[in-house]
Amino acid sequence: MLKEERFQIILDQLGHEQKVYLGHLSTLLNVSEDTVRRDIKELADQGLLKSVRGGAVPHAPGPHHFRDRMTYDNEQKQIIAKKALQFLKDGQVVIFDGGTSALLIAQMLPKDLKLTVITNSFPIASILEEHEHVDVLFAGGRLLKDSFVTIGNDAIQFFKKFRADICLLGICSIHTNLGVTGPDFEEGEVKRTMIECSKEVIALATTEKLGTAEAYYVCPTERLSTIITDKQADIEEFDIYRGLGISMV
Amino acid sequence: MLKEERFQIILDQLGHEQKVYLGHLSTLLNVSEDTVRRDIKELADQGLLKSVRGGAVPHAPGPHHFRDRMTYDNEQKQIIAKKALQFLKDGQVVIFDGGTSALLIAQMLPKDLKLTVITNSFPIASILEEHEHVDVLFAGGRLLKDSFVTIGNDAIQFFKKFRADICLLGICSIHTNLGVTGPDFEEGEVKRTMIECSKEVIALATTEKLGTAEAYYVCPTERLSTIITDKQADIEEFDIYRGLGISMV
DNA sequence: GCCATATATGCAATATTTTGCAATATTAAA
DNA sequence: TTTAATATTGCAAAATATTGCATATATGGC
Repeated sequence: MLKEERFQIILDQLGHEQKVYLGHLSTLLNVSEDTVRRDIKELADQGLLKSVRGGAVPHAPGPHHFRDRMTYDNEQKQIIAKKALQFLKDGQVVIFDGGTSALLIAQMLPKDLKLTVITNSFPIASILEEHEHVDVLFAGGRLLKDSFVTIGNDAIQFFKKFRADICLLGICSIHTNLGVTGPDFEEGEVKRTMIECSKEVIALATTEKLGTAEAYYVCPTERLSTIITDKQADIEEFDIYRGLGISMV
Repeated sequence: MLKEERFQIILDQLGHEQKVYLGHLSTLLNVSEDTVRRDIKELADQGLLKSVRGGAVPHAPGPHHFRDRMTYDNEQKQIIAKKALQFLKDGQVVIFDGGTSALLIAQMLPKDLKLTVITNSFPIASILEEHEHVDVLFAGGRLLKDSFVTIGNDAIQFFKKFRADICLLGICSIHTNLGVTGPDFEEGEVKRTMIECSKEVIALATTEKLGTAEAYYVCPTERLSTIITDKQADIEEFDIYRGLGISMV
């Protein structure tokens, strides 16, 4: 019997049952448990199932939650978040984008700051709920399952009702000619509206995002008032943005 | 039996009940209480449930501590939630009120049910994010700090865009003459709109709320299609509601 | 065909993990 | 406080994994 046949049988079993046992497969396939174990390991490496002690279970492509992604890569973003805090002053109306960068800012926000925050991000709203002096206006709309933000026309119309002092724009790609771009159409639409409704736009960008572009256009680079990066701001490389009237921080 | 099977069974239990006991699981799974305890600890580390003395309770995988505020030991509400589930069918558009009763229903919702849910409750939206086949439409508006719902004109206008099959109305006071009433003006306004936009209104009410009234008027009693209580439904006392064409469950 | 090489398989010795038990500590309730 | 229930810890037995190795089987070049 070919190894591939065994693979197929193992996967078939997992299609019906929620588990397979080494012993069972060993007799079913007429090979030693060692071999079954090796097969399972190989399939697990391909991500087709999950190897567990004594057998295997289907690989659940579990909904990766916001919390999980939070911990990832936060060195740079923390630096950015700290820098961003100094831009926020009592009494301002601030639009928070839905990304992790803006979320970090919300987490680090001093408890005594008085703000009106407009956002479409559940995690951000949930954190700010604890800030006594922060009024939260939440944009309704269709809930985007894996990023915990609302999108769609309803969300857009909601933002259009306001005129914010500052928009904290989560990390997008920024290119001097191609402008600000993002990877998702619908989220891009929302971001564009956020920008339209704000006097000042502060973009949060790790340095590797500078000079790159993605599929969906958000706004021209000149529309940004400030770009906050994780690097020292006096790099020569940044002069091209300063030439556009953008302050680099 | 694989460890993963036990995990699955424990989590399944928590999908139906709001708590599991060590002793119960120990006999159910044919392992010692120590092992169950270790399993629960492991699942708790993964954030899939919350370990408590003597057993475990569900833990929302949502971004934040919504679930912590839940009262787990509310027998009455659990009975109501179970009864309510049978009213929900594939394909329906359902408005979920922001109270804990509706939240319990959301928690116990079968994962394969296909629904469109409209709500103004963060905890509910956060739980339903897990349900692949549930579309969530979230009502924007001002965030009411301690009950995690949005209120205000924006929320009201949002609901008005829809025509739902069912409205699950959290616990209010119900009085045959004085109608349905609640303790908060703004939340009452929202509830009234939810009702206006729904064909069928199912009120969730513990029996002590029947025959009482509070400060703010929501709707006439006759507007309710069904009242779900925690008691047997054939009580004579309920006849007065049946007389109004309301089915008691 | 035939050899050299790579790969797959089973076996045995050795690690590692899981599990239940008992002793001890901690917690909740009377 | 005392008492009963539940948790924690250390430990040993059982189950399962890993590793190294010998054998078998396939693969490709000649």
